[in-house]
Amino acid sequence: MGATIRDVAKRAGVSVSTASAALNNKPFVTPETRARVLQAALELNYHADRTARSLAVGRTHQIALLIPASLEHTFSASDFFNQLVRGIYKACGQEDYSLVLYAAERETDIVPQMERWVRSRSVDGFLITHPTWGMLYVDVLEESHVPYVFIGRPPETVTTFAGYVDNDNVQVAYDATEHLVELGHQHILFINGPSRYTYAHDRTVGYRKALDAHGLPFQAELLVEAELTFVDGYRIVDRLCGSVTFTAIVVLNPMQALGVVHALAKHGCKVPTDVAVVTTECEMAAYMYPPLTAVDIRPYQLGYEAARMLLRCLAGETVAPHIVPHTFVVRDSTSPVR
Amino acid sequence: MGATIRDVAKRAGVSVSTASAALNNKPFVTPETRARVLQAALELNYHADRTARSLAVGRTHQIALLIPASLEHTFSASDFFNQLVRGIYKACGQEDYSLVLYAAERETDIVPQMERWVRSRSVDGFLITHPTWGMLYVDVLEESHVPYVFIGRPPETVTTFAGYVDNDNVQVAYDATEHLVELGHQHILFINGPSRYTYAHDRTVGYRKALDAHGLPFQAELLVEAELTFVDGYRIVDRLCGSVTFTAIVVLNPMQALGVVHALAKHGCKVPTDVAVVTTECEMAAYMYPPLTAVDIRPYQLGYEAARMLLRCLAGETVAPHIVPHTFVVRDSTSPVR
DNA sequence: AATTTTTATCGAACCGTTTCGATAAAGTTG
DNA sequence: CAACTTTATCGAAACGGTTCGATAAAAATT
Repeated sequence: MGATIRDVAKRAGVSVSTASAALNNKPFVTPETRARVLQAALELNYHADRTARSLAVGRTHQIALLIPASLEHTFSASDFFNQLVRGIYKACGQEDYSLVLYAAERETDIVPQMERWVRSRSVDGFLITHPTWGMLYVDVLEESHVPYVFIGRPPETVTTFAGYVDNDNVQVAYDATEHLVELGHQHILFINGPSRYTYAHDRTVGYRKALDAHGLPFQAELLVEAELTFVDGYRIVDRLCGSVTFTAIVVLNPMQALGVVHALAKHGCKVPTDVAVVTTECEMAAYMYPPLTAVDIRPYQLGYEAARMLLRCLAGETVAPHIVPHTFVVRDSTSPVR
Repeated sequence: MGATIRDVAKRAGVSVSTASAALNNKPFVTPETRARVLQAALELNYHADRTARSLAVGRTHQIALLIPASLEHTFSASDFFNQLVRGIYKACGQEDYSLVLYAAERETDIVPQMERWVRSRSVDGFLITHPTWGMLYVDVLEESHVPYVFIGRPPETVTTFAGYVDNDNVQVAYDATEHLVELGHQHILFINGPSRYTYAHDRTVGYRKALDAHGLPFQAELLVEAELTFVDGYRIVDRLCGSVTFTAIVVLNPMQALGVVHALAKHGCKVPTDVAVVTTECEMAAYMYPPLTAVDIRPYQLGYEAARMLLRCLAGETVAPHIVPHTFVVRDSTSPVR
């Protein structure tokens, strides 16, 4: 069925090793020979068997995208993940790498699975999304010298990674909060992501820093933690409406934001006249009613940079953490406090 | 670094072939020998090199998930894709297959890419989401005898596939429409997906069939086509409000539905009192305000069944198209016409 | 007891590449 | 022109598994 390099060599009238050299643009091949080999390859519709090449060179040219938490929530987290994967895919395509999806339903399953993946040498490196505080599997990676790059700052307990890509999440939360403070809001509800993610920690810092900077008191009941789902955003607001007072909400996840907006509607709160809302950028933010003020954390860029970083590692370069700058888009969901 | 099967064989005091037989649960290996080999493998932390095994057996144990259209929209299409991938991933995991992501930004890029993927034998089979009407790459697949399964009914021009998985989309649209008709609605706006997808065709059929069955006239201006985005759902309703009359909307995509709901809010139309809405099921449908009546097309199941079908193909079994049944969830967004 | 069958193990070949040392031809130098 | 260097090509040995035919030991049959 498929032609092998032997067939190509025979047809071109050269040895297998010369054919290989010609096909891989190695030096010391005469232009005529190279042309003959390429011609033969074309005629036979030859494509090198990826598996055989991998075995020979010891590289699979595949990287894994690891989603430690169950696929469910991470994927659901609005189009963040979608954009992220697009960026990763783009970078991989540029260097002819392919992307394999690795996930584990439960956190405890990861270590043995990781062991298998790594020892069986099925991928050259790992891209790890949303590192959480209890990552036991990094030991496995470290021990086997497989490069890995985090998407999201890893916790301080992990120091052995090749690099990571993230936003400056302190600043992200700071900017969002400050924007509202400057509009005169004094009671700002901050709906954070789950504390198992490092960015939730950083954003808390940013939120408090912004309040401090403007001499506003921190109210513990205005800082809540929620899963990155429509449901959780909805429930928080549904529960808090009436019981605590706030005139603005920072909710840095589109799905949560959607839930928030719907819960506000249910309670008859108008955005932005009753409550101002700022969220993270996504396709629909501009088209919601009202259009939402958002901070764009550039997920495509995050993915792209992370993949490029990993590929640079694989090429033997050393890398340093990379911070993707965020931008702020003011729309109609934030207005001065009444 | 990594232990090879030779190391295991040596430590267990057997030949390489015996070690292989023992590790792969082949017959004619004494329990003691097997135990010794397994013990040695454990001690050396041996895991078979995936590449080497692939080369030897001629199978990569990887399947590709192909997203022919640009990643952008398909991924964005609400959590359908998320659920789909979870189902696929589950089925793959059960048989130790891994999943590699294949996409092409532009449709025209696919054929040459497909040629490379297929001839280089990097995956054992393909899962193809959302087949559209102009799929040139199936010829490549067919020619090389690589099995492929569609998610979504392929167009009639394609007859050579191993199998496909889909809903009964005629019935999906029929049920949604009939539900509204039975509530007394006579002017039902049907927001369809892009006509390049076969399901859009099927749903049109179902919509018209339901109208016919209840003696209602078909109004061309009430059947519109839109991309599967928040924006498109929003724009359609924003444009049509006022110019044409309708008291109900069937919009079988959550993102579009979200846009629809927001456009209705903008125009001061209350759901369901002014306009009834039915959509496809997703996490947030139940929590929207009001909670949306939805048809559950079971994306997880679609993915799971599709992957299982492909794996059965790879095992040499013959397969037949599989229809995943949908269910109907009545909530608050549909009420009798005023 | 001699013959056949079954069972367990082994060595060698193979999968399709790349890589490396050897070699011959061509080019350069003294 | 002899001696060395460079250039182009080749054959064989990896890479790390699986598979298959051969073989010896054990069990069953005559």
